[in-house]
Amino acid sequence: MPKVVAERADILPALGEVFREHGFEGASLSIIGERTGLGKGSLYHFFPGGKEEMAAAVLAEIDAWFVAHIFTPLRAEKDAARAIAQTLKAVEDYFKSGRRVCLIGALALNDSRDLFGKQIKTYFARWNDALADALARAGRDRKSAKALAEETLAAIQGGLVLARAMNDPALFQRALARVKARLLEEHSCPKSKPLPPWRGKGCFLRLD
Amino acid sequence: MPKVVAERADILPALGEVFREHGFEGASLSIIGERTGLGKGSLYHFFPGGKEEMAAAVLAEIDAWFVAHIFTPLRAEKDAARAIAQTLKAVEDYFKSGRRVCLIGALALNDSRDLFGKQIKTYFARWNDALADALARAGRDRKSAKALAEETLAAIQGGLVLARAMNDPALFQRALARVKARLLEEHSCPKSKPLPPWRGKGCFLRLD
DNA sequence: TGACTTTTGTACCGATCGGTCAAATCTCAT
DNA sequence: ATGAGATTTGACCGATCGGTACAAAAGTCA
Repeated sequence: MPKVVAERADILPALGEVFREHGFEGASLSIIGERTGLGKGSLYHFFPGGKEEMAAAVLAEIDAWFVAHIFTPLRAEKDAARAIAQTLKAVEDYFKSGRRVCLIGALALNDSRDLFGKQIKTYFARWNDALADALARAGRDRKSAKALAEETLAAIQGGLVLARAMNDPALFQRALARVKARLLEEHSCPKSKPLPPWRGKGCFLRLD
Repeated sequence: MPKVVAERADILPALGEVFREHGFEGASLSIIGERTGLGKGSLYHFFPGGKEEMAAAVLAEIDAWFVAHIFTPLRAEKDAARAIAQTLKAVEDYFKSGRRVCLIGALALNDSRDLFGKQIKTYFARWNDALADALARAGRDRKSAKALAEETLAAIQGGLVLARAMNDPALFQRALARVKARLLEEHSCPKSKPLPPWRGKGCFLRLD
């Protein structure tokens, strides 16, 4: 099979950036063509389903990345606290320290959510579950683990929105730092006291 | 002056909903016309600047609403804790308990931010400042008040994103409840101990 | 070299885009 | 009632939209 220019997968990153910058509706084929360096012919050769298939492929790639670098480590790594810290770092890198936006979150906000509702939902659901699982392994009871995971995801998404709104990536980094502190609170706790409903007595942390 | 159908201000709410649902690019004049009940002629009579002026007017209206119902009360109300609790309730109502999205946050995410950057930025900046001010009046030191305000805004924006992504308004309400608990922590403190860097000792809350 | 497949460029499609405009309709002071 | 001005209508504009068609180009391999 002749590979003249590229695998389909090679253009997914560029495709992702276009959707991030312009949204689904705003990403016109002409912009896509110019950013990927491919003409309509090639684009429709790779993605017979058009824009929708392109976006779906991008979402699938993002999902795969998060499975490999976030969800799986969160569940597999024995030391839950270490896993949490590592994946937070991975998240910071992924979002370019606040200079890059979450495509899935952005799609969720307007009516293009209806096209990708399933993928959007499972993306966040799996993230939430994996993080809650790690928190539970770190000693938290299931209920507060769930709540803290949810709070974490919201803080990340909100941090991205605000960082972009204020044009201040540092804002996202501060949000991540706060989240990290809260997630790892237990680490300044004596191993003996097994652990708190998150608002329980004691158990404080040093920030960073 | 003939008021056949409406004041310009009368159609702003409908206009806002269209932009919320479809984003700036996705909100076509035909959709706008059909949702406002106005033809292109009327629309361009009210908004000679076209879509951009429509969106700017909507943003201005939103901003005015927040000034009147959130920012000003946060600063004016003597009892800061009461002000915080009241404005949080107002926020919950405004976002229809998570069923409505934040237009300003949504615009911030893609390239339509460039058109409204100033308004987007000052909206969040003023909210953040007003909340931090109230927190300071409630006894927090300036630094932690700033941080807690920022965390609150991020939690709200993130809660809206997630609630919409998961199609679960309750998620936003939970986020608001957590935020409220954290903002009002001091209230279970003895008035004597004036108050904590947010991660300091003691000072806990009931999450009702 | 030549049959064959995959990839690419581009002309073209109907629909819709944001926006313009002249004419029709309406309101109100006179 | 009438005239001036405010408001509305809807046809129309060129540009661009997402998508299709298809032939030329580029690659593979017998």
